[in-house]
Amino acid sequence: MRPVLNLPLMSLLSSDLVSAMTAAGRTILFEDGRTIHARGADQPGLSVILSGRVRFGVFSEEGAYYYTGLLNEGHCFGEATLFADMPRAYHADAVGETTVLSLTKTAFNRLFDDRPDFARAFLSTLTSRLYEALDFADDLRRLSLEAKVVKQLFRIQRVGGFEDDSLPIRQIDLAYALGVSRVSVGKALERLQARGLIQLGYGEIRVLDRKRLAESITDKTGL
Amino acid sequence: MRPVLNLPLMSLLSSDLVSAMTAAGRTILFEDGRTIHARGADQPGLSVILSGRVRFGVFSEEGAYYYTGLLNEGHCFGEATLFADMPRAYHADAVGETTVLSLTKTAFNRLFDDRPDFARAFLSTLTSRLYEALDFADDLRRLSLEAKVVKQLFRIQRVGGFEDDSLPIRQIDLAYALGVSRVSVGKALERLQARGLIQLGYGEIRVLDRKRLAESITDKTGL
DNA sequence: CATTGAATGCAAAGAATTTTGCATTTAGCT
DNA sequence: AGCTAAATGCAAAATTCTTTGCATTCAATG
Repeated sequence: MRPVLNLPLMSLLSSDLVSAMTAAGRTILFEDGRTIHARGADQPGLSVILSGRVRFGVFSEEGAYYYTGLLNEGHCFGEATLFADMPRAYHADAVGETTVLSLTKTAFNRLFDDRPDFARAFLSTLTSRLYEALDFADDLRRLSLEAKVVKQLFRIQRVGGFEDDSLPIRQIDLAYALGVSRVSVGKALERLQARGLIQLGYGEIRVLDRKRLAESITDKTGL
Repeated sequence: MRPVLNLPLMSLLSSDLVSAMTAAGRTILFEDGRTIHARGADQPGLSVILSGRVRFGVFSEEGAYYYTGLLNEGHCFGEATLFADMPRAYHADAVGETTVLSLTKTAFNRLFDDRPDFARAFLSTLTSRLYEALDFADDLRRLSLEAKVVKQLFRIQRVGGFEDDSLPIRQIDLAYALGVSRVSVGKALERLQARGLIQLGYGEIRVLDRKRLAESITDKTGL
């Protein structure tokens, strides 16, 4: 089992580096629910969440919106726009009052070249992201549906930075994130609920027994 | 659709940087099939393929060996051992005569700090890797089995650097890489063969009509 | 507090995938 | 050339997942 890393960029920066970075960019405040950027936007640069949370998603062809991820403060996004001429890959909007620091490509490059410690931190974040992505792909391939659901719940809790055990997520978003149908996710969640591990709500899933929930998947993978 | 990148580290380095890197590490020649490192090995550092190819895989609990990936010359591996205290995640062995340059953690760090152009190149490679991984996860979730198989064939061709259209791969490895059963992969391959797109062999798959093969999946995803 | 759209619960038919066991083919080896 | 282990082909049952349609529950809004 790969060790799970979660290294927000900001957590790796010294305080003077944080100041330098903040000074080099532009800080924007977004009200709850406001769009930060649309999918496909030509907006090269690095974005850093100074406070609040950012939710990512896509619109289906029918216009329905699916959330695919949530990042907590300290995390950065938009790395790919820096090196390839790529547009923003996801629609992003603010969850709660959120401040986002935007570094232009040039500002980022200057910081990257001048400050090896910044470069190092950025690299660590990227590596941790890469191995999380590989880990996720592994899960998609190897785990049972039930185990996938459980790990996704933990992932949301971890990366979203939720302290309490109530996760604001719809079953349909879980389904979309895992590439399965809503019905299947619902059934898996029901089974977990029947075992007293979670409690289902309306747009909400509550983790009742974190420990036993974690154990339930090590059992599965051990098979 | 995300643009597909494939940026081997070496392809991004100027020639003097290549020399500097080569001088900073230790070059080792591996005969065909020799083990470069085992999974779980505590071997921190960056490995760069100077010539030949490296195949990655894992042993199942029953002792069977599954190949999960193949890297061509110019690519690097082992990045995660640099920033987290992680062991080597995969078993790696040489395909053909292969020379691998090994940089210790310290040697890498020195190079990284002294040469911003090296840092930049390394970053680009990592980013391209990250987005390939995300793209792969997307494929696993959204595509039909047949489309998954086709894209995996292209992936192998691209990252493995195969010029001709004969890919040395077993159906069981395809199955393992995609997280499905060998039987299902076999059926999907048969359907593709029936349409004249590929030709199946023993431990080999030959791409007959690259263009139509590519079209066959854009049809599927367009649905 | 009634209305309404969204989210979830539920059930059954159909489709896709896995599992299992075995036959056949292939490449390497003696 | 014959032998052997590995890879592939094949088929049927069992399982899982999806699709579809609708009922129910929930929360926000006026």
